[in-house]
Amino acid sequence: MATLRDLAAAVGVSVTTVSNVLNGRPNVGSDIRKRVLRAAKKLGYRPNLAAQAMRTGRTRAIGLVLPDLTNPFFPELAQAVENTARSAGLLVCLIDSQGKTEGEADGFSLLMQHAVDGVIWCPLGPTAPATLKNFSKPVVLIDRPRQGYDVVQSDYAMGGRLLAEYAVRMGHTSVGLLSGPERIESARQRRDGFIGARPRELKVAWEVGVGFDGMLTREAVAALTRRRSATLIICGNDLIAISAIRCLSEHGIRVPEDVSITGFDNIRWTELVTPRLTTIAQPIAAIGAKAVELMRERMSGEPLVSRRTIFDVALVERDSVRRLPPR
Amino acid sequence: MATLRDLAAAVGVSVTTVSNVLNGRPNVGSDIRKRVLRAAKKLGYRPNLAAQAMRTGRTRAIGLVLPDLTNPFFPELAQAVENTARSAGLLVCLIDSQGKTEGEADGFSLLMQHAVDGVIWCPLGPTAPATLKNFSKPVVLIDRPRQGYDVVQSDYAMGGRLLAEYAVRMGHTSVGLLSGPERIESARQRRDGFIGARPRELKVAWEVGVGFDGMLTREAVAALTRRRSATLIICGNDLIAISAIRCLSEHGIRVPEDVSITGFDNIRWTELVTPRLTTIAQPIAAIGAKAVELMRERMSGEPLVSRRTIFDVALVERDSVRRLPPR
DNA sequence: TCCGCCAAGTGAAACGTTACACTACACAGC
DNA sequence: GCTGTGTAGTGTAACGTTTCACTTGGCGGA
Repeated sequence: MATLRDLAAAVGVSVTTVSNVLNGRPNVGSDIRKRVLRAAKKLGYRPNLAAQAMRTGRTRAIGLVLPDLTNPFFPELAQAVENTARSAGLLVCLIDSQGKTEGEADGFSLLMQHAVDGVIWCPLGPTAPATLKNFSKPVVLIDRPRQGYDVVQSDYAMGGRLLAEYAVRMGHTSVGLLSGPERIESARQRRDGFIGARPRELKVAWEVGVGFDGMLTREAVAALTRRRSATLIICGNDLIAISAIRCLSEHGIRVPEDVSITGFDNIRWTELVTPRLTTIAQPIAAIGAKAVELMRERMSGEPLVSRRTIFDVALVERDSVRRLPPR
Repeated sequence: MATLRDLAAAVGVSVTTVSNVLNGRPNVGSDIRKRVLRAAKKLGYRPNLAAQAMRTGRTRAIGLVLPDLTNPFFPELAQAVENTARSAGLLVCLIDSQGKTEGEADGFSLLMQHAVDGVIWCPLGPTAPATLKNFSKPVVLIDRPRQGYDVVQSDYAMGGRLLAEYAVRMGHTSVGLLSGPERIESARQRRDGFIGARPRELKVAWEVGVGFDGMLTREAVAALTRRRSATLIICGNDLIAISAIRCLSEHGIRVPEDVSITGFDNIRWTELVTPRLTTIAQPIAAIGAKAVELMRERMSGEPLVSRRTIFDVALVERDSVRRLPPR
């Protein structure tokens, strides 16, 4: 691989001058500038990132720390993050903690050792790994806000409102809640958004919390199959909703004929399952792209106040909710 | 961050000695060794990877180049790769080409610039990016073999055999094929495995090729809905199968009552859709782990012949295939 | 006693960049 | 003719590691 020194020798100038040209610094005559650029192209010069990193402390790589690629929300996100990062010349280093806090901690320490320039992070729970304390690079949060950090997420209160309105519009008066985990901020926001926006006449017959991974607890199965008064089940995300449909169908309960269901996220699978899932769409790709954008601003030393970017969500009506006849 | 020099000063030995201790080299007395280790722990020393990379040319990072995270096969794979890599102290740098060859090329050049120690790659098509020519680090292929490279994949011939046997066992005599893309080696292997293993009395009524992403072409939809003689549809992967089920159900054709369907891969969704999908299971996580293992062997300069690791597959019988009454 | 050998440890030069302090020269202003 | 200023370009010291060649002292063998 050609080095700065090679270029310098080829053109007949000093290494410093070559470096100055390549970094667009002033005080280089235009002919020399041209000759250096030509030589660089001809010799196929690519800066040695390791050397650069060592000198400057910047690596042009960012970390992406996710809880679980098995939940289809995250691959979609990762894809968006990787693609927009790459078009900005940034490499994305992936950590999948598989839902384990120590995985998250390991991941962060690996990323720190590699001196990534920043981390885009969807936190597992409320407690941050200890190693994060002495991580001086920018961190942008996805989906789950936390004091003192930039975050980009969707307007979950709006999602809750949309769901509540829709429920009454479709004639439902009693719902069951299959919420996401209590300890996850965004799960609470979804739940509270709905609870708060719901008019008095819309009752919550029961509520049980499950993981975002869609694994149904015994309690959840019981709630689903006991056939209490709820005619509509509001799920914390699409994965939960789809698992619930599956569970119901195994117990001979039909959706939406016997009970209606909604999801949240609008992952691709909502269109592929039967019945197609009515859900709240969040702009996953836009969220990923925005996170990279915020990251880049931070990396170039932008504003020091923490910012939150909130995207609108929308109701996507499909086949999993039945309109109830007026009584 | 503490450096070797700091440690040397703290212990009162030379930098070289500290380096020797940390790299487990001989010719260091056991007391000095202990004192260095103690100091390293106390000062929280972590080697500066950039400096190390610059000296040695190794980065302790590997690339993972995938076609499309949106296909659930790949997140599962990525998760396995990342986790086993991390437990070997390797960082995984992700590239998602989104099915575009130029994305693949960009990705490789980014990885090369970052001097990753190797790449685990699931190639998009038969042609490799030009930049790959002068990539001197090890490459191990996943799922799609190619002359001169290590590869790890499943035994697709076996899968085809299993499918063929199963089809006749269930009384089917005429099948339709919704194969994966012709240009992808592993798609051909699946198809050819089935075609080759099938007994004479099992007819192929029709065949159409579609993308592994499950997007059904007009031609595919026509084949599915025209209700020709086929009683069983063999799909190139689960995503295609699930899309097909969806498409059929939109046209009022029931699975498995009217027509049966099989998938391939055994992604998690096969259990969540209705009907649950009968499919061929491949050990996705094991494939990912094995790829990392091969990579590590190559990185430490192991055998120079290219090796292929083939995993057995298994039939997973669920609800999407109907047993036909004997005529 | 001397030689040679081995283990334990050291010094310094690289790796490819960047950044600082410097020189050389031209030209304007007085 | 001198000083001051600005432009174009150079030399060199870092950054933190690894590695090669080297020194030192102790000890066994003849």
